[in-house]
Amino acid sequence: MARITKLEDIVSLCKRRGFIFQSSEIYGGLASCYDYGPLGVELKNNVKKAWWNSVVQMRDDVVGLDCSILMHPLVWKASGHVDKFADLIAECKKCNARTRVDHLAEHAEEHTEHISIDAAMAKEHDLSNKVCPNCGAVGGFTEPMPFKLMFETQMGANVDDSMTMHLRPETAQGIFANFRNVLDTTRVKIPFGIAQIGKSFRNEVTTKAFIFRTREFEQAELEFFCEPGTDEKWFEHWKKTRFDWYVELGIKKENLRMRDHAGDELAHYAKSCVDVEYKFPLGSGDWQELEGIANRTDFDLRQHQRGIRTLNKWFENNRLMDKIELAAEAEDYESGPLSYFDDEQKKRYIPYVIEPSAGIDRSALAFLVDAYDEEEVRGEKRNLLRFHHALAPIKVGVFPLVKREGMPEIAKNIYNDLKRHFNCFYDEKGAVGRRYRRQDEAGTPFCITVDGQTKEDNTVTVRDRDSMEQVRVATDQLRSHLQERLDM
RNA sequence: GCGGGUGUAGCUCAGUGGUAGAGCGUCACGUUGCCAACGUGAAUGUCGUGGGUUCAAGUCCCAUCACCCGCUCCA
Repeated sequence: MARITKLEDIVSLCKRRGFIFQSSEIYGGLASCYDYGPLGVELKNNVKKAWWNSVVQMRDDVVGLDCSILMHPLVWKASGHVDKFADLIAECKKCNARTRVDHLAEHAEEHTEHISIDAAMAKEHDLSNKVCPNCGAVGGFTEPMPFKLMFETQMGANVDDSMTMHLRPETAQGIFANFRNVLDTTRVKIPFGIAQIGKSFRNEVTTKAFIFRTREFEQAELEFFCEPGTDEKWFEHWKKTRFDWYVELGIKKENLRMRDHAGDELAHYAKSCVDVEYKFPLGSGDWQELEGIANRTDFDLRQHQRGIRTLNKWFENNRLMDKIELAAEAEDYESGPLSYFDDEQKKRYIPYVIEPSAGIDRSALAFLVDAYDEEEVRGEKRNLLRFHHALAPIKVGVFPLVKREGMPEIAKNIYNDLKRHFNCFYDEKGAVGRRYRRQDEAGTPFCITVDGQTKEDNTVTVRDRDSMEQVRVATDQLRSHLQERLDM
């Protein structure tokens, strides 16, 4: 079982086969941005399809949603991102190591709370007695520098009237903001979930490591709403369900693990959190997060109830976000607009939320890396991608054995028929062996070859990618034969 | 951001200050009747980018961009 052992080899494979290119490569590249090539976009779409199929289509308790990337500025005030998605960082002049100012506590182990960046900036920061955790130098820090981790943009063509907006740093808030809409229009009952796939943007302090941490990335998120007290049961349910999803789609179990977050690692909103991690072949051989599953409690819905109570204040302050504080929580918040009324129990409450949040780009890459294999066939090396059938960018290759005697015409007819049902690829160039191997490298599960016998009895060969074995199938049975073997 | 390394054809890489190269891949033609066959031929280069030194720079110097490795960071 061959395995890619270096990130460089992944990058090379992705480029060579047209899976992933660097963005703006002809201009020297743009840091942290990548494009999906012809095979890559099929793979990525298939990953999204598989997720949607598992999380939405096959479940009776989840509905879908697709929100805009730009949202009302108060959304990010309420969610905490405006204040907490910004850090003060100081740099040690001696060793150049950067450390968050709030981590420069007297007691190094202490986990300090985030505070508003404006408040933090206003606060006096006496760093003269602070110790650099990296080199031990005392008081050798630069002035604190603010880091804003959300992308800012302007809405409105008239510069004077335009409003500063943020590109969403997670898709989740769009789901919370539509909680009421979904409740009112779909007859869902708790427990139920709302799922969404889409782009998010974060100005990471450091990117690096190919597409593992990029500033523009795609998330598949589910917010699963449940009654407080049942949240731990649902948390366990989604842990298992999401872990199994990767295994069912072919990730080798030894490369996948579940890691619990330690208490001091938990985000401010989370009661508990686990990561699904994949053993990517990075230099250090480290495990990397594919998906985080968090118990967000009722934090978000409660925050948005405070957010909508802040609207007037925001208008009164000329829509200047840094002039206002989020309104205090109402005393009867549990019966607020984002609460849920349980008709059976005759009870009103703010639901708890279990959030499985998967990185689509990371997952696509994990599926790609995990599928990679090399083997020796008659003294020759064979490279192939053993994709799960559902993920394979191309499902079927269609070839005439040779480019003569009417074989291409028959093969083309088969191709034109099959491509209405599967993603197919037609190839008549060169030796058939080479065409097989090319499809192996793209991860195509089946190749159909029209040969001399086809004209006599209307059968073709169907060749399996993994075993290289062939069976003869009647042309009028091809579609059902493939549908069955592809499980489509 | 720091330290180290890399950047030459689609990929992997060679290239001693003096004509831009190889293997693989791609394409065409011929041959070939089921697993990267063979033959002949062809295309493909801002040598990452911009300056500088020099008669002459892929090669030396400076800056810059991008990627990799190690720190750091990861709300």
